[in-house]
Amino acid sequence: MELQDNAPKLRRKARGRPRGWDDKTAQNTIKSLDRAMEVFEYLSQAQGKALTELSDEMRQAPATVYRILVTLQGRGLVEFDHEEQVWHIGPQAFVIGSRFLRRTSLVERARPIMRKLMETTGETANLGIEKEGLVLFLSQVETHESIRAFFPPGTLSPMHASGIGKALLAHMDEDRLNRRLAAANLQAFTDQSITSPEALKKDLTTIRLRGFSVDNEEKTTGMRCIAAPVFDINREAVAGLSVSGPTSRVGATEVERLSRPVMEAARQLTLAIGGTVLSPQP
Amino acid sequence: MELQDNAPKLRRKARGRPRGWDDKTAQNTIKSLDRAMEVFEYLSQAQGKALTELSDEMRQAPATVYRILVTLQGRGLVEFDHEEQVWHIGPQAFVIGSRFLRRTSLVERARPIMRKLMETTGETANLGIEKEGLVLFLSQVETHESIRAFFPPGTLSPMHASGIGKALLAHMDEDRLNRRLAAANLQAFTDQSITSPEALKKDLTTIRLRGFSVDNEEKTTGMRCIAAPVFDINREAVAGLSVSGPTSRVGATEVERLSRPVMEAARQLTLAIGGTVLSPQP
DNA sequence: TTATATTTTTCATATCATGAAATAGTCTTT
DNA sequence: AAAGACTATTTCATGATATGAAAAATATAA
Repeated sequence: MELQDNAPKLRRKARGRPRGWDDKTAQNTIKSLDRAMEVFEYLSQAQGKALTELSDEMRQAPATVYRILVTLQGRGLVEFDHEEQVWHIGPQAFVIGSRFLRRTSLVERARPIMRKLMETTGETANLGIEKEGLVLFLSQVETHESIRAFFPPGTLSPMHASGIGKALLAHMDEDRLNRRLAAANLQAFTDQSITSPEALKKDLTTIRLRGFSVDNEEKTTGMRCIAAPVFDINREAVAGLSVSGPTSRVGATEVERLSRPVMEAARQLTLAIGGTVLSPQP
Repeated sequence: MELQDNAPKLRRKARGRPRGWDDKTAQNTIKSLDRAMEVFEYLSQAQGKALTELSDEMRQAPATVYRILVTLQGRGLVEFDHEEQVWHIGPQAFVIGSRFLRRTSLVERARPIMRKLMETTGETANLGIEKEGLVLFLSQVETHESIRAFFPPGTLSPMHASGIGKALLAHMDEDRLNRRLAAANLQAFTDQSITSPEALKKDLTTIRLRGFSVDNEEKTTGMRCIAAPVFDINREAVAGLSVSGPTSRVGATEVERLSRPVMEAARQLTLAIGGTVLSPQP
């Protein structure tokens, strides 16, 4: 885990909680700039296009798109390929974009999203990553209920008996998964625990298809857990978000209801860390 | 109603070598967009600034900077930190910027080669290219050791004090090298830094002859780095591969041992991108 | 050559970006 | 609590400048 948030210069004092300025009303946007950024964004996912292709597809005048590109080119944000006569994203865009990473950690980004997740579901929200074949719980926002699921941050837990763990396994590439399964022994913690590689693989397929995993009292009797994966820029599952609670509140019927907000939270966190959202498909 | 636009849009034939359009005259730039991009760029290297700090430092009207930021925020290119009331680069900038790497298959092709290089040497492997007289680090596979060399992707570094940089310089043609040396001032970062053009040229000759370069604590005291160039089809050095580690593990005697796998990895990457292998001779 | 496609430049027009200043919101001090 | 001191938004009048149409320039094709 990398937490490198070493703000040396104390900016201004942290204020309490501003209210009125919170929402940038977005009526103050600059139209021409927004259009230019639309071109920038479009080009980034449709690289190698000629000017007229771009202007056609974006329904903008060629002259306009041309000037936008030339301007961005001046700063290295886009690049013109002389051989092919087409446009690409430039190195400076990479340099600037990379500076995004030097700031906040996954945990910080997750915090507000987890808080909201806890509020909408009423259950404890958890964040975990994989570490050496185990799930490492990084952060938790606890429910107000008096019966709670509790994983102190720093807890390590086997992947096959954890909602987050299974969500991560479900998106692991075949090779790594097989090696993992060959090495690991699937310890039983309860009579619900998955102990055979075949059963686990079947569950993982289901998880991949529907987009979330369920820990059905597989680690602790009386506790259910619904988790969804968080992806990085390379579409790799790097973390998982979950809610967990006692079976008394989280019945089998609640699973469907709770899965929506969990998946939505995972989607939001994926976007917040600059990841690529993967729609639940095989 | 929208008119459908389902033309097959076959790419266009690669043209020979256009002459007249090569230089975008840069008189067609859009002023307001350029100013906005200046704010974007400035913010990226001075993150965590409040609106007025930015507008003061950039000598722009607060209202103008404000509208630029709000517009960019609308696309996630910048972000507003409500706690601190300051601005940062946003996740979408990272997403777009990262698409620069997709342009060439260099990074993709390099990835498995770098992983293997890291495993055989035990040290962090790096991939870099030249960008405007600097080395731009594109990708990294980190060692498992707890003491690591760390160049986050996106980092820029002077060429004369970098293993990859020197490997690239060593294969630059005489003219360009001389112009480069005339223009650049060879800044000293440590007492090992090469600061005279003569010394650098001599080192470059050595590098060309033996096929790899060594950064002997020239940028950072306590860090050594061994690098080799990657060539394209025209025998031009377009990238460099390196391993870097602390002097405690990478002693002067290790250099010889590590140089083999580095050169081999560079050779493999050269082949992987369809380049022409250049056997180490003048 | 001529014809066609694509990229630049020119130019007239009115859009809309701009900064000054007013207003609103927040923190600090009394 | 209220005033004072900042900072962030919004308003508004103005003209700078972004825009698209069309012409010119440059390339490809026949």
